[in-house]
Amino acid sequence: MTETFVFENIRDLDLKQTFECGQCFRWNEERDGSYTGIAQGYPANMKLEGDRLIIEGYGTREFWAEYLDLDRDYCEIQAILAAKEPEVMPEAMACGSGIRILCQDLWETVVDFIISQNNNIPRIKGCIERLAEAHGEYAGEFRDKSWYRVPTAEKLASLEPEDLAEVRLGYRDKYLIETARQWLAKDEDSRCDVGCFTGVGPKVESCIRLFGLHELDAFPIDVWVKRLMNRFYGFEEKDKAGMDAFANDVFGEYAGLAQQYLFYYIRCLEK
DNA sequence: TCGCAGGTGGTCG
DNA sequence: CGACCACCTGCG
Repeated sequence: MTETFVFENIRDLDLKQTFECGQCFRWNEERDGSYTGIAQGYPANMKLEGDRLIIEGYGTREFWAEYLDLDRDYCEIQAILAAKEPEVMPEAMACGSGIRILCQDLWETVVDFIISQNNNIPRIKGCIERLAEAHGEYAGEFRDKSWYRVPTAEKLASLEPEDLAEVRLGYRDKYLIETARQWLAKDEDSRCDVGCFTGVGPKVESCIRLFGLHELDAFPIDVWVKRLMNRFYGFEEKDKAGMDAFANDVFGEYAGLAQQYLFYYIRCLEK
Protein backbone atom coordinates (compact mmCIF):
# COMPACT_ATOMS: atom_id res chain seq x y z
CA MET A 1 0.00 0.00 0.00
CA THR A 2 1.56 3.25 -1.05
CA GLU A 3 1.19 6.44 0.94
CA THR A 4 2.02 10.09 0.49
CA PHE A 5 4.29 11.82 2.96
CA VAL A 6 4.58 15.60 2.90
CA PHE A 7 7.40 17.47 4.63
CA GLU A 8 7.09 21.21 5.03
CA ASN A 9 9.74 23.93 5.34
CA ILE A 10 12.49 21.87 3.75
CA ARG A 11 15.78 23.70 3.43
CA ASP A 12 19.11 22.76 1.88
CA LEU A 13 17.75 19.92 -0.22
CA ASP A 14 18.09 19.57 -3.97
CA LEU A 15 17.06 16.18 -5.31
CA LYS A 16 19.25 16.34 -8.40
CA GLN A 17 22.32 17.27 -6.39
CA THR A 18 21.59 14.66 -3.75
CA PHE A 19 20.76 11.77 -6.07
CA GLU A 20 23.33 12.51 -8.76
CA CYS A 21 26.43 13.26 -6.71
CA GLY A 22 27.57 9.64 -6.83
CA GLN A 23 26.43 8.44 -3.42
CA CYS A 24 23.50 6.32 -4.66
CA PHE A 25 22.64 4.52 -7.86
CA ARG A 26 18.96 3.59 -7.79
CA TRP A 27 17.20 6.94 -8.22
CA ASN A 28 16.28 8.26 -11.65
CA GLU A 29 14.88 11.59 -12.73
CA GLU A 30 11.40 11.74 -14.26
CA ARG A 31 10.31 14.19 -16.92
CA ASP A 32 8.67 16.39 -14.26
CA GLY A 33 11.93 16.70 -12.31
CA SER A 34 10.85 14.27 -9.60
CA TYR A 35 12.92 11.18 -8.76
CA THR A 36 11.77 7.58 -8.64
CA GLY A 37 13.79 4.87 -6.98
CA ILE A 38 14.09 2.44 -4.10
CA ALA A 39 15.80 2.42 -0.73
CA GLN A 40 15.89 -0.55 1.63
CA GLY A 41 13.07 -2.24 -0.22
CA TYR A 42 10.79 0.80 -0.38
CA PRO A 43 10.06 2.07 -3.89
CA ALA A 44 9.01 5.71 -4.00
CA ASN A 45 8.77 8.91 -5.98
CA MET A 46 10.01 12.22 -4.55
CA LYS A 47 9.16 15.70 -5.65
CA LEU A 48 10.19 19.07 -4.27
CA GLU A 49 7.74 21.93 -4.75
CA GLY A 50 9.33 25.02 -3.29
CA ASP A 51 10.04 24.04 0.29
CA ARG A 52 7.53 21.19 0.28
CA LEU A 53 8.88 17.68 -0.16
CA ILE A 54 6.30 15.19 -1.37
CA ILE A 55 7.13 11.50 -1.20
CA GLU A 56 4.74 8.98 -2.67
CA GLY A 57 5.46 5.33 -2.21
CA TYR A 58 6.23 2.71 0.40
CA GLY A 59 8.00 3.03 3.73
CA THR A 60 7.20 5.34 6.59
CA ARG A 61 7.50 9.03 7.25
CA GLU A 62 10.21 8.31 9.81
CA PHE A 63 12.15 6.17 7.37
CA TRP A 64 12.26 8.84 4.66
CA ALA A 65 13.10 11.61 7.11
CA GLU A 66 16.08 9.61 8.28
CA TYR A 67 17.07 8.51 4.77
CA LEU A 68 17.24 12.13 3.59
CA ASP A 69 18.92 13.27 6.82
CA LEU A 70 16.19 15.88 7.21
CA ASP A 71 16.89 16.56 10.87
CA ARG A 72 20.44 17.73 10.25
CA ASP A 73 21.13 21.43 9.83
CA TYR A 74 23.19 21.60 6.64
CA CYS A 75 23.16 25.38 6.69
CA GLU A 76 25.09 25.31 9.94
CA ILE A 77 27.60 22.81 8.53
CA GLN A 78 28.10 25.06 5.51
CA ALA A 79 28.85 27.99 7.78
CA ILE A 80 31.40 25.91 9.65
CA LEU A 81 33.09 24.80 6.44
CA ALA A 82 33.13 28.34 5.07
CA ALA A 83 34.84 29.51 8.23
CA LYS A 84 37.43 26.75 8.05
CA GLU A 85 38.20 27.24 4.38
CA PRO A 86 37.01 30.63 3.07
CA GLU A 87 38.85 30.51 -0.28
CA VAL A 88 37.06 27.87 -2.34
CA MET A 89 34.32 26.41 -0.16
CA PRO A 90 31.84 29.31 -0.25
CA GLU A 91 31.66 29.20 -4.04
CA ALA A 92 31.55 25.41 -4.05
CA MET A 93 28.71 25.38 -1.54
CA ALA A 94 26.81 28.03 -3.47
CA CYS A 95 26.84 25.60 -6.39
CA GLY A 96 25.83 22.45 -4.51
CA SER A 97 24.11 23.72 -1.37
CA GLY A 98 21.29 21.18 -1.73
CA ILE A 99 23.48 18.10 -1.40
CA ARG A 100 22.61 15.85 1.50
CA ILE A 101 24.40 12.72 2.61
CA LEU A 102 21.78 9.99 2.55
CA CYS A 103 21.51 7.51 5.40
CA GLN A 104 21.79 4.32 3.39
CA ASP A 105 21.76 0.73 4.49
CA LEU A 106 25.27 -0.51 5.27
CA TRP A 107 25.08 -3.80 3.37
CA GLU A 108 23.56 -2.18 0.28
CA THR A 109 26.28 0.45 0.38
CA VAL A 110 28.99 -2.21 0.61
CA VAL A 111 27.54 -3.93 -2.47
CA ASP A 112 27.12 -0.69 -4.42
CA PHE A 113 30.65 0.52 -3.86
CA ILE A 114 32.38 -2.78 -4.52
CA ILE A 115 30.61 -2.65 -7.87
CA SER A 116 31.63 0.98 -8.32
CA GLN A 117 35.36 0.33 -8.44
CA ASN A 118 37.08 1.05 -11.75
CA ASN A 119 33.64 1.58 -13.24
CA ASN A 120 31.41 4.37 -14.49
CA ILE A 121 28.05 5.49 -13.17
CA PRO A 122 25.77 4.31 -16.01
CA ARG A 123 27.28 0.85 -15.86
CA ILE A 124 27.24 0.76 -12.06
CA LYS A 125 23.53 1.53 -12.18
CA GLY A 126 22.93 -1.19 -14.76
CA CYS A 127 24.88 -3.73 -12.72
CA ILE A 128 22.91 -2.98 -9.55
CA GLU A 129 19.56 -3.19 -11.36
CA ARG A 130 20.45 -6.51 -12.99
CA LEU A 131 21.79 -7.84 -9.70
CA ALA A 132 18.59 -6.88 -7.87
CA GLU A 133 16.33 -8.32 -10.57
CA ALA A 134 18.24 -11.58 -10.78
CA HIS A 135 18.85 -12.27 -7.09
CA GLY A 136 17.09 -9.69 -4.94
CA GLU A 137 13.89 -9.98 -2.96
CA TYR A 138 10.72 -8.77 -4.65
CA ALA A 139 9.78 -5.38 -3.21
CA GLY A 140 6.41 -4.77 -4.88
CA GLU A 141 4.86 -2.99 -7.83
CA PHE A 142 5.22 0.74 -8.16
CA ARG A 143 4.51 2.97 -11.15
CA ASP A 144 4.09 0.10 -13.60
CA LYS A 145 7.30 -1.58 -12.60
CA SER A 146 8.31 -4.55 -10.47
CA TRP A 147 10.94 -3.60 -7.92
CA TYR A 148 13.64 -5.74 -6.34
CA ARG A 149 16.00 -5.16 -3.46
CA VAL A 150 19.75 -5.44 -3.49
CA PRO A 151 20.37 -9.13 -2.66
CA THR A 152 21.07 -10.04 0.93
CA ALA A 153 24.48 -11.22 2.10
CA GLU A 154 22.94 -14.67 2.67
CA LYS A 155 21.82 -14.84 -0.95
CA LEU A 156 25.10 -13.62 -2.41
CA ALA A 157 27.12 -15.92 -0.16
CA SER A 158 25.23 -18.89 -1.59
CA LEU A 159 26.21 -18.07 -5.18
CA GLU A 160 29.21 -18.87 -7.34
CA PRO A 161 30.71 -16.41 -9.85
CA GLU A 162 29.06 -18.23 -12.77
CA ASP A 163 25.65 -17.56 -11.19
CA LEU A 164 26.40 -13.84 -11.55
CA ALA A 165 27.56 -14.00 -15.17
CA GLU A 166 24.31 -12.50 -16.49
CA VAL A 167 24.78 -9.50 -14.20
CA ARG A 168 28.08 -8.70 -15.99
CA LEU A 169 29.90 -7.48 -12.91
CA GLY A 170 33.20 -8.52 -14.43
CA TYR A 171 35.91 -9.49 -11.95
CA ARG A 172 33.90 -7.80 -9.17
CA ASP A 173 31.57 -10.82 -8.91
CA LYS A 174 34.25 -12.70 -6.97
CA TYR A 175 34.71 -9.77 -4.59
CA LEU A 176 30.99 -9.57 -3.93
CA ILE A 177 30.61 -13.26 -3.12
CA GLU A 178 33.73 -13.32 -0.96
CA THR A 179 32.63 -10.19 0.89
CA ALA A 180 29.15 -11.66 1.47
CA ARG A 181 30.75 -14.72 3.09
CA GLN A 182 33.05 -12.56 5.20
CA TRP A 183 30.06 -10.41 6.21
CA LEU A 184 28.16 -13.42 7.52
CA ALA A 185 31.18 -14.56 9.52
CA LYS A 186 31.30 -11.28 11.44
CA ASP A 187 29.13 -9.91 14.21
CA GLU A 188 27.32 -6.63 13.73
CA ASP A 189 29.98 -4.47 15.36
CA SER A 190 32.92 -5.82 13.40
CA ARG A 191 31.03 -5.36 10.13
CA CYS A 192 31.58 -1.64 10.60
CA ASP A 193 35.28 -2.28 10.04
CA VAL A 194 34.56 -2.27 6.32
CA GLY A 195 38.14 -1.98 5.12
CA CYS A 196 38.85 -5.67 5.63
CA PHE A 197 36.38 -6.98 3.05
CA THR A 198 37.71 -8.32 -0.23
CA GLY A 199 37.40 -5.72 -2.95
CA VAL A 200 37.26 -2.87 -0.45
CA GLY A 201 40.39 -0.74 -0.72
CA PRO A 202 40.96 2.76 0.67
CA LYS A 203 38.66 4.58 -1.75
CA VAL A 204 35.73 2.19 -1.48
CA GLU A 205 36.19 2.02 2.29
CA SER A 206 35.88 5.81 2.56
CA CYS A 207 32.76 5.78 0.42
CA ILE A 208 31.14 3.12 2.58
CA ARG A 209 32.06 4.99 5.77
CA LEU A 210 30.61 8.22 4.43
CA PHE A 211 27.52 6.89 2.64
CA GLY A 212 26.76 3.69 4.55
CA LEU A 213 27.85 4.57 8.08
CA HIS A 214 27.22 8.31 7.82
CA GLU A 215 30.70 9.10 9.10
CA LEU A 216 30.84 12.64 7.76
CA ASP A 217 34.59 12.95 8.28
CA ALA A 218 35.38 10.18 5.76
CA PHE A 219 37.06 11.67 2.69
CA PRO A 220 37.00 9.42 -0.40
CA ILE A 221 39.84 10.20 -2.79
CA ASP A 222 39.25 9.11 -6.36
CA VAL A 223 40.54 10.43 -9.67
CA TRP A 224 38.10 13.35 -9.59
CA VAL A 225 39.09 14.37 -6.09
CA LYS A 226 42.74 14.17 -7.06
CA ARG A 227 42.01 16.55 -9.93
CA LEU A 228 40.09 18.99 -7.77
CA MET A 229 42.65 18.89 -4.98
CA ASN A 230 45.26 19.75 -7.58
CA ARG A 231 43.19 22.51 -9.13
CA PHE A 232 41.87 24.12 -5.96
CA TYR A 233 44.64 23.48 -3.46
CA GLY A 234 47.74 22.76 -5.55
CA PHE A 235 48.38 19.17 -4.50
CA GLU A 236 50.30 16.82 -6.78
CA GLU A 237 47.81 14.22 -7.97
CA LYS A 238 49.95 11.44 -6.52
CA ASP A 239 50.08 13.03 -3.07
CA LYS A 240 47.16 11.16 -1.56
CA ALA A 241 48.65 11.30 1.94
CA GLY A 242 48.88 15.07 1.72
CA MET A 243 45.25 15.27 0.64
CA ASP A 244 44.16 13.05 3.51
CA ALA A 245 46.01 15.22 6.00
CA PHE A 246 44.62 18.42 4.50
CA ALA A 247 41.06 17.10 4.62
CA ASN A 248 41.47 16.10 8.23
CA ASP A 249 43.20 19.30 9.34
CA VAL A 250 41.11 21.81 7.39
CA PHE A 251 37.67 20.23 7.02
CA GLY A 252 37.75 18.00 10.10
CA GLU A 253 34.53 16.30 11.08
CA TYR A 254 32.76 17.43 7.88
CA ALA A 255 35.48 16.47 5.40
CA GLY A 256 33.15 14.10 3.55
CA LEU A 257 30.58 16.79 3.01
CA ALA A 258 33.30 19.20 1.89
CA GLN A 259 34.39 16.56 -0.61
CA GLN A 260 30.85 16.35 -1.96
CA TYR A 261 30.56 20.12 -2.39
CA LEU A 262 33.92 20.30 -4.13
CA PHE A 263 33.07 17.29 -6.27
CA TYR A 264 29.82 18.79 -7.41
CA TYR A 265 31.53 22.14 -7.94
CA ILE A 266 34.26 20.89 -10.27
CA ARG A 267 31.67 19.06 -12.35
CA CYS A 268 29.62 22.26 -12.57
CA LEU A 269 32.70 24.15 -13.73
CA GLU A 270 33.44 21.62 -16.44
CA LYS A 271 29.97 21.77 -17.93
C1' DT B 1 40.49 0.11 -32.53
C1' DC B 2 41.93 1.02 -28.08
C1' DG B 3 41.97 3.69 -23.96
C1' DC B 4 39.50 4.68 -20.18
C1' DA B 5 35.98 4.78 -16.43
C1' DG B 6 34.67 7.70 -9.35
C1' DG B 7 40.27 0.85 -7.75
C1' DT B 8 41.92 -3.37 -5.86
C1' DG B 9 44.96 -7.22 -5.10
C1' DG B 10 49.09 -9.29 -6.26
C1' DT B 11 53.85 -9.01 -7.37
C1' DC B 12 58.18 -6.91 -7.70
C1' DG B 13 62.34 -4.17 -6.41
C1' DC C 1 56.57 0.44 1.51
C1' DG C 2 55.88 2.47 -3.43
C1' DA C 3 55.46 1.59 -8.19
C1' DC C 4 53.48 -1.35 -11.62
C1' DC C 5 49.97 -4.17 -13.86
C1' DA C 6 46.10 -7.31 -14.89
C1' DC C 7 41.38 -7.23 -14.56
C1' DC C 8 35.46 -7.52 -16.73
C1' DT C 9 32.66 -4.58 -19.36
C1' DG C 10 30.80 -0.99 -22.34
C1' DC C 11 31.19 3.30 -24.52
C1' DG C 12 33.20 6.92 -27.53
